[in-house]
Amino acid sequence: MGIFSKTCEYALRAVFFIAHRTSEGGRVGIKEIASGVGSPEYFLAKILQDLSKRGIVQSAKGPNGGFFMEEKSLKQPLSNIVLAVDGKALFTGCALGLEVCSEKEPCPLHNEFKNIRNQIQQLLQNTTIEEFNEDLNLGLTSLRK
Amino acid sequence: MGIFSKTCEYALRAVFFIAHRTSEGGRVGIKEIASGVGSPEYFLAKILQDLSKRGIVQSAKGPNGGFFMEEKSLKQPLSNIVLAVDGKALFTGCALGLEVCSEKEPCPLHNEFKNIRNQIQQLLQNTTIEEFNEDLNLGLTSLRK
DNA sequence: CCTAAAAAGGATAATAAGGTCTTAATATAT
DNA sequence: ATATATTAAGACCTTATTATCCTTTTTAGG
Repeated sequence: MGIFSKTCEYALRAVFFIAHRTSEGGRVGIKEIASGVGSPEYFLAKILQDLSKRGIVQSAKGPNGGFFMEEKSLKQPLSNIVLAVDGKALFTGCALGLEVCSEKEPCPLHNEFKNIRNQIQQLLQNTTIEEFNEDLNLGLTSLRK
Repeated sequence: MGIFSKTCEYALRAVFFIAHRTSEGGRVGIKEIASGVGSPEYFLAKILQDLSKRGIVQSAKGPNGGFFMEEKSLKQPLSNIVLAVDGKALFTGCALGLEVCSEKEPCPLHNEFKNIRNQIQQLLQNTTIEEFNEDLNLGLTSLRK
């Protein structure tokens, strides 16, 4: 198990892919996205339907339709995607899975993990989706395999 | 989803519990551990069987039997438990779930997450199981609810 | 030796996550 | 208006995770 669920990994990769294409001014179909990020097509379709309903990405039906992102969407922090898909457990949950775990009633690992959780949260909140377009353009980073 | 799988959360809590009891010089039965850490008894039994086979905890059958830990086991790093249960994905896996993701062929988040993964690994490798006994003794930390 | 207490092992069930297929709705271009 | 391309929605299947039960093995103590 990684940091994110598989669903969330697909979501992030797909959003990066759409953002990249959007910056070149276009819409992308689900087939192309799925093959571009190496995910199962129908499964990713479900994920993007959900992100679309939440306004995280935009979509249009019919010929020349597809997924795209408005300016505003491109400036969203990555945390929006993670929260939508995996919820807030990664940011606020107890490492040992206890329901009651706080400064006042800490689990043994509470203090040890506090800093790490904060860093993850800061990272995802302070990084926007569009920040990765340039590197994808230049082929410096990759989204599949 | 938290950082660890539910199985791993139970494992860590149980090991802390056994370590604590061991430091008071005793063996603990599965019923007592399960109720002490708030986990399903039979499920935890499976987990401890596995940890026992791997030598992470010790066990004895028969009357006055139960789980306990040798000196050496108490000095193990927490990473032993996490690796045994959840594998190494948390330490070395790509945040976006790509199989190929390295310094040479990074995913977009590779550099962002490098530091966080390292910190998690360092924390779990540099912290031993017995370090938490004192706080549990004093009631400063809790393992259930 | 016999009994009882405990973990070990095997089989199975319940739930959640991941994945696929089919049909419906919608928009575009002719 | 009609045909076509595309996402949306609903139903369903598969696999992995979590949870439970029952039987077997081991061992201490009388």
